[in-house]
Amino acid sequence: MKVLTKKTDYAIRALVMLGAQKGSYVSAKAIASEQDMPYPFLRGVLQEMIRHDLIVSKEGVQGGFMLAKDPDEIGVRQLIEIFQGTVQISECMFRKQICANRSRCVLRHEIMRIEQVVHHEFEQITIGKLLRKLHAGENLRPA
Amino acid sequence: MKVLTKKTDYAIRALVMLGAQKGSYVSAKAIASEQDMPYPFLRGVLQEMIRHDLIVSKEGVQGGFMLAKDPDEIGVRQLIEIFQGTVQISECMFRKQICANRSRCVLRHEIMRIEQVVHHEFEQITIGKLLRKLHAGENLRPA
DNA sequence: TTAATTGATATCAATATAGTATCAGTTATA
DNA sequence: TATAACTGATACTATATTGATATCAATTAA
Repeated sequence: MKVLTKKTDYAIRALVMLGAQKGSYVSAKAIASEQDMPYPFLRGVLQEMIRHDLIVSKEGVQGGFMLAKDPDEIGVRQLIEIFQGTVQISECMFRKQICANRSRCVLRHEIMRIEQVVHHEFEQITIGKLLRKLHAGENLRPA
Repeated sequence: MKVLTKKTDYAIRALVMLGAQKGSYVSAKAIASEQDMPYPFLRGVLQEMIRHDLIVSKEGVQGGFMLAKDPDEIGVRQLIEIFQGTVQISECMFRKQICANRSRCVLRHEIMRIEQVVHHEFEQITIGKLLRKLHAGENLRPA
């Protein structure tokens, strides 16, 4: 069971790269080669992020992409929702006898509680947080 | 993004049913009709659970399935691992420049921490817990 | 003018998930 | 002891999702 698909994975890494080069446009080609992603696939991911106002683009020579908002305001949860749809445990577990009436289904509460926990955890990880951790990591040298 | 697939969903519901009828064999046919699951599909799910010693079976007339262990010892996490494979966030996020060396990758820690949280949450939900919640729920009547 | 770029969109391939079909073997019971 | 109700094993098909490619028009710095 893989929680993050390639699209979400590539999106996160692309955003981290854009965050690291704040203020200048970075081309899809540069991201793809540096991060070892299939170029046309990444293109699609980037366009999707434009549609969701996470990044902006500039066409033509010297063009590329740039973050559209503060890295701390881009959470992994949002990226998952964009590329993988809303996180849901299952459609409606426990039907029929066990759960004849949705509103009375006590088991549903348990499931929803976990959804909240998962949402919360993913929401906490932002591009900004990853950038800071990355930076701290770069300072760590093997002894 | 659906966290539980049909197989895991059906497995949980079948186990809850077996737990509710402790001590007697329940046939796949009975489970399928009561829980509205495709019969041959459920058969496969049940056989997989036999292989993992979660349930035992009895062939022939009056045969069926029965829990092989205490309901409190069967957790949803284990079921997810059986039917959906080990929960992992992504293969190895952040490769190349951003994560040239796996052991030094600080971002990886963040991801692994969430994996732990998710594992822990799913581990907490056992068939026994669901049975108790179900029972409490049945006592709740609309006013 | 041209090469480097993105915008838009159609299509394909690979994999995972969901579901079906078949037949042999076992067993309670009439 | 025949038979119907069962599971065991396994091969197969269908559908959905994920991953990836291809193409061409529009834009822009140099």
